[in-house]
Amino acid sequence: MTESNSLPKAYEPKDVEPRWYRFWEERGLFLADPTSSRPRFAMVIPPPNVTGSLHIGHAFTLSLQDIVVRWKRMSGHDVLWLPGLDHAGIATQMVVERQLANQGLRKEDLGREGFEARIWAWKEESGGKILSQLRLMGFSLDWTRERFTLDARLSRAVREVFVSLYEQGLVYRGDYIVNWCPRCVTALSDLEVMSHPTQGHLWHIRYPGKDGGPGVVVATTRPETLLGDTAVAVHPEDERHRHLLGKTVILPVLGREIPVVADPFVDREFGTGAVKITPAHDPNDFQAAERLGLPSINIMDERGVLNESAGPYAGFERFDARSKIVEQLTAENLLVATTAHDLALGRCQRCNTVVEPRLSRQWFVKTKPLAEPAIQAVQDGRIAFVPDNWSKTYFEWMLNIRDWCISRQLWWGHRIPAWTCTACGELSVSRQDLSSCPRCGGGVEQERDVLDTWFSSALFPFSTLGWPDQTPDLAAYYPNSAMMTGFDIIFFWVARMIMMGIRFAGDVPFRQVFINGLVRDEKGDKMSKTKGNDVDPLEVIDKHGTDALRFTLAALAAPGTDPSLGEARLLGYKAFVNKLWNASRFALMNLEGERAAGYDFASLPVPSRWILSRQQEVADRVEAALGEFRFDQAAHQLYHFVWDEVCDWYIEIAKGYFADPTEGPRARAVLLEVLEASLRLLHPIMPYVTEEIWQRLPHEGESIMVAPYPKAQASKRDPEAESQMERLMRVVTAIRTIRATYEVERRKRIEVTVASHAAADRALLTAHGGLLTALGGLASLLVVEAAPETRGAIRQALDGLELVIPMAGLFEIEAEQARLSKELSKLEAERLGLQKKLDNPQFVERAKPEVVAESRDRLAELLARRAKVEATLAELAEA
RNA sequence: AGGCGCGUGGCUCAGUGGUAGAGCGCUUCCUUGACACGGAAGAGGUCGGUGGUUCAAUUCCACCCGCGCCUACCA
Repeated sequence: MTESNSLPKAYEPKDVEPRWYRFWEERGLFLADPTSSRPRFAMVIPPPNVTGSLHIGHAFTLSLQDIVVRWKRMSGHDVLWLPGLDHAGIATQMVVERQLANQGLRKEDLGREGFEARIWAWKEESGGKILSQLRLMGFSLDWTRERFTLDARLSRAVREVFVSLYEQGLVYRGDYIVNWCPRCVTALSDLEVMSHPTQGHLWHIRYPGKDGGPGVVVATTRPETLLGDTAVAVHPEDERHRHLLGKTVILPVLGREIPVVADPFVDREFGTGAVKITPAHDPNDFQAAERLGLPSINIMDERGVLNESAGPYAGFERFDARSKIVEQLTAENLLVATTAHDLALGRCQRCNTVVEPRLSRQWFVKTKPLAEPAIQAVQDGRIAFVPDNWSKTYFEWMLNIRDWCISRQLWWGHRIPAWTCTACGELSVSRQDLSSCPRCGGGVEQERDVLDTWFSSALFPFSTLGWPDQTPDLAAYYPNSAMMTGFDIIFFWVARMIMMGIRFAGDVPFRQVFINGLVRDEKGDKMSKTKGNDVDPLEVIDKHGTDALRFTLAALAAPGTDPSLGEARLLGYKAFVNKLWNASRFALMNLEGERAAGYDFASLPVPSRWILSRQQEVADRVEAALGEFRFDQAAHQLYHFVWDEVCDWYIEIAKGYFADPTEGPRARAVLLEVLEASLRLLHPIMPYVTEEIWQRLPHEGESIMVAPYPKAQASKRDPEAESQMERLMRVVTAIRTIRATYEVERRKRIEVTVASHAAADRALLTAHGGLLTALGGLASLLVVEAAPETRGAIRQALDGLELVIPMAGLFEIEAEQARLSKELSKLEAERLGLQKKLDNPQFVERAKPEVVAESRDRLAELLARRAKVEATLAELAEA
């Protein structure tokens, strides 16, 4: 009895997890070392938004990242995995605004500084929660390098990049139509607008001629915008409308006189072929107006309420104005028709409010010059997407990229470092805060706007390493080795990191981009809080443990697919954690308190050489799988090796060896070796349970975290032992099948004769008689050259062997005939297929020779078995 | 409109140019000194449809049907 007997029967994650995380962190095992001479592996975490707590999607992508990171560390790399948080401008501001609203307050009540202080307090709360969750999940992040996108160091990088871009002419300010959210009261980038297919209307409205003629009919989906119309446009070659060119029509409601102009952008097929031009509220119209020199009239304020330019409708909310205007037009007989019309309605990503295209003064990044080298980097392979098909998505967007609106009318974020002189109006963009105008010395006012939150995220791979200073970290860890994230932020984040990295840090930000799917529920539906089908990682960890969750996520991570996470799957892998635990418990119980004995591989019995050989194969496959981000394959390999091979076969066989004075110590040594290696192989996926067990086993080093990742050893490969073992397992399974079919009681031991004409087979079977006897529940085993003609016996042919089992008292002729007939028809079906193939001369000629040979062997085997079964059936018929 | 992806046993999903796999579920048996979160043995699939390429197609190609997702300034 050893101390290990104190191991509980079932694994209790809660008792072990916090202990080991503390242990790792206290010993500095997560720390990167830029002075190390080891190969580097560097990655930054996709910084979570400080808007609450982590969801299952974070748990998924970050678990995969931690698997890679732990694997690389064990494989001898100096690893940096850098943690951080994102201030998430608009999203975080919304959260806090909502909190204020619950107290009946608006941010204006606190003032800008007061509100910012309030958000900082929230940042501490949410950030703290997130950081503790990251620890709970076992992530091996270098906490000494934790960063926040709004902290001083990163803000300095943001300012440096902004000013540089401005100096290079790649940031500009101007009046353009932008996507405007009237609820958030800010401009949005194109990416922040979600388009929703919507059933809407197309209103056909008559603009009467000034000359008293019928004028022209235009079609619009937003009739309220007619208040801002400054022209009507038709296609220059449209015969239907040619007579109107140069004429003047009367704008309904307001009675303004506007010209009919020609522009080729008008689609003659759409609507009436005449389009109203509203330069201040539509991007196409804006461009047309620029071309044609038309004025623009802004009819709406920043909250979507019509302004004084809207005449009688000033003060109306935009959708109220719409319905009222439609009423008025109907009353005045100017509404010619109303038809149903499908349109893509843009809504704010954050609050779902219908976005209003609005003319306003904003800051933009000129993206084309940044995009070109970013496209090039992926084209020439300096950056690889995994799976590769995402590069197509990337190109698609990059090739059609449009300028990026980066200014936001928010209070939470990096304030734009631009100052306007109150005296001379000079605009100055500066790295240092300005207190006076560099041109005239007058007073200055800083921009009120802040930058899009993704602007700072785009710099994350280098801003976190100290850039623009040339720090040791930057030298050691830039470019990062990989970036792992979800496809939903390829454009928001990945593309922009590539553009900014190349431009400012002198190289691509990372070499590989691994794109994972989105976690769905067990039915494949998207998870959402409103639907109530979302899974809280903390609840899962509480119920099943971190390792079970991590293993499940890894096992589900097939590339290019979205994992469906369900309770059943989780329970299955929780059972696996427990299985591993109990296998270890068994090994420890038999350890006899000392380090296991050595052995000479070549002289080990077949099962021991088999399991060691298999372990090398598994090590190889797991390593290969991890190298390709095939977490699912790595997990499945290990699952089946540990459960099916180590537990179900080797441990059961080893039990028979333990009592033996010579085999016992060797079997214990082999079992320990295999188990210990399996723990190391599993550690990146299941860090806690593997550490807990590993520490109790004989081991070298302070933690499994920094123990070497197992490499396949060629000296322990033994294909012969593998095939011999497969033969033995097949015999055992055949015996068990017969026992099960005839419902032989477990305690009842049976007599089995195995016949084979091959001497090697007979030697193998004889040498492992003990094994067969134990696993098959035999009373006796007789190995012979030719099967005896025993009446009333069950016969089973397989792979050149024949089993003969006398079943006195249990044997029923009808049952046995049925069993054999079924087998016969199966054999016959397969034989027919093979025969047909081999009878086809084309196949024999053209197929690969080894395929033909295989088929012939298989056919011969089938024929032999068929003969045996037929003979037995004939015997039974006589009886 | 364009792009991407999916359609394999009851469910959720892997996979492969040449005898179809897993987890869960299901059936039968088993409380054996690691584990009932367990053990043993099973049942269950014309791999969405139609053509084509091939000696051979679930796997490659084309088209079709069904379902997702992404991108897009048609008023």
